[in-house]
Amino acid sequence: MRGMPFTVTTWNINSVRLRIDLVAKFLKATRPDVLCLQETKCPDDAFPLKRFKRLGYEHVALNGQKGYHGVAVVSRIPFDKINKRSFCGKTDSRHIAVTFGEQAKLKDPLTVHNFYVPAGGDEPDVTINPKFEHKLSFLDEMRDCGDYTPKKNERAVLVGDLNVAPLEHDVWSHKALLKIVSHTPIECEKLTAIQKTGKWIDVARALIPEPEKIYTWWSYRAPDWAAANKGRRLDHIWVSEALGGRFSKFKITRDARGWERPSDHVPVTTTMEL
DNA sequence: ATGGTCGGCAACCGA
Repeated sequence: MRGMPFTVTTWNINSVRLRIDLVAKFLKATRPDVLCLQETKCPDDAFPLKRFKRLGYEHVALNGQKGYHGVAVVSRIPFDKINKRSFCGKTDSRHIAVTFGEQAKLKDPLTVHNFYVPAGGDEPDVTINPKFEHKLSFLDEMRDCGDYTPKKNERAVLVGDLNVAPLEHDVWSHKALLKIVSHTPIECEKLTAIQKTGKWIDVARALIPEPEKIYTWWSYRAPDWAAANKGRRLDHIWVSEALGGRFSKFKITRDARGWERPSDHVPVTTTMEL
């Protein structure tokens, strides 16, 4: 049972306008069908649409805002529907989804959800840090709202900067990071709960099981990120049960962290057969 | 144990 190959990339770009040349470099080399961006930091009317069109990505779905956050889906394949959701009663631009169906000549539709989960500040204590409280509430809402619990036989992909490195070998030192936001037990549990509720398959760990270390982010603050290699796996690609066994390749473009004026996150890509 | 660097946008906030 083999259909068309479908490649999707997630990348926290940390300003799409500043790094549009890096995006172009990546797209020319990798040619994913769909690129999901986070932290575009770009109002929709300032998004570099023409550049993406010239690169062959003519179909774009935007949920941007001025200065902060912002997500986008750019695609070579036309989609039928766009959906955006707000969380925790805030206007933050942290989610957008597109559904591929008739226009993509897909008999069975496929929805791609693109998320930018709040980072959560520095202090992992909800009583003194409202940003951490926001992050935990956001994760609870993802679990409970039902929109990210695929139905039986529903084909869905959930990607993004989820800002949580849930497993022991998703960080350079489990012990050193237990009290560091992104790897505290409560966050890891909440992320795992979303995964479990939706029966999502974590593509990275399905193909590269622990104890192999996997990182997608390296801090700007390290003097030599590559030598220190104190990374974390914050960027994820999940697929619904209906797509289980249909994905094959998984790649982290680690080189991108060493490009000129890089994002602190690198592209994460998977290919599946639809 | 601490401070370290980015980007947006024009003083700090968010990461």
